[in-house]
Amino acid sequence: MGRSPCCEKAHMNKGAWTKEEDQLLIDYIRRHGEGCWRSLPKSAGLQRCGKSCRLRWMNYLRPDLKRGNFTHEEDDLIIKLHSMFGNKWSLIAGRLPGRTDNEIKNYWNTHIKRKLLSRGIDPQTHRPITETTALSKTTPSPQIDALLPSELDFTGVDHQTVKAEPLLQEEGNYTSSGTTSAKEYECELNLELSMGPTTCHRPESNRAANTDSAESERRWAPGMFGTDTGVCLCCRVGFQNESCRIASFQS
DNA sequence: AATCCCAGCAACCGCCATCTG
DNA sequence: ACAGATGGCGGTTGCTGGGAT
Repeated sequence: MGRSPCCEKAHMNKGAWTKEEDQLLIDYIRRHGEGCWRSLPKSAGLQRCGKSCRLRWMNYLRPDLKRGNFTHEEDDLIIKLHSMFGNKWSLIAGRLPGRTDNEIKNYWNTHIKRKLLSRGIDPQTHRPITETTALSKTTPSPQIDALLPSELDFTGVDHQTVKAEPLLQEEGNYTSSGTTSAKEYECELNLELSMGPTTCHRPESNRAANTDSAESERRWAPGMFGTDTGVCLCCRVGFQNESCRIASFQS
């Protein structure tokens, strides 16, 4: 049985949002907070699908969004996180304050992919392109080694940790969905992270601005990394970058 | 000046996960 | 336990603006 559409398609606006629609959405969320996206359009006087409203808010209108170019630090962090999580854009976005999954996904597809390819690195496997075609079973990837932080401790195992862990385990501890079998990397790169307490905390600004936001709670959820403190991974692995610092200072 | 091409990005679509009655 | 409703995610599409010809 197919799913019913999330809204009546008829009489719904599609395509680019107008300033008026943006304002209606902002005003409504300011007054009522993020709530039931399905009923929001009607309540806010918008002729939009609830999903469309959510997307517009999450990707464009949220006040805590950081617009503008990605920094080199963010570039590096995205590459590192992608090597760990694969195309789990929401997980990656959760570690980059002020950035959205859509934004990162677009940035990856338009900039980073090309950058890696120009360096001869397969953006999916993070291995040299020649190596991905003639793959050795036992040779660890120097690229991965270089990309991953030395602070990471791969020896410990915490089976209740990372949200993506089932994926990691499923794919032989290697998440990229490249052309080569991920299973072949089994035992080469144990990404089951075991990390200690952090000195970096969820930004207060994030807490304050999104008190009602399930999204925020999800992204900074206690226990996400196996501890009681919600933590930005980039901080935990020792790459606290400019964006993290900015977010912290804004508190 | 007109046209073409392409990169960048916002938005859509369909599927999956989770929640709720 | 189950089915339907809803939220969320990732892949893809298509519009737009800028540069090249």
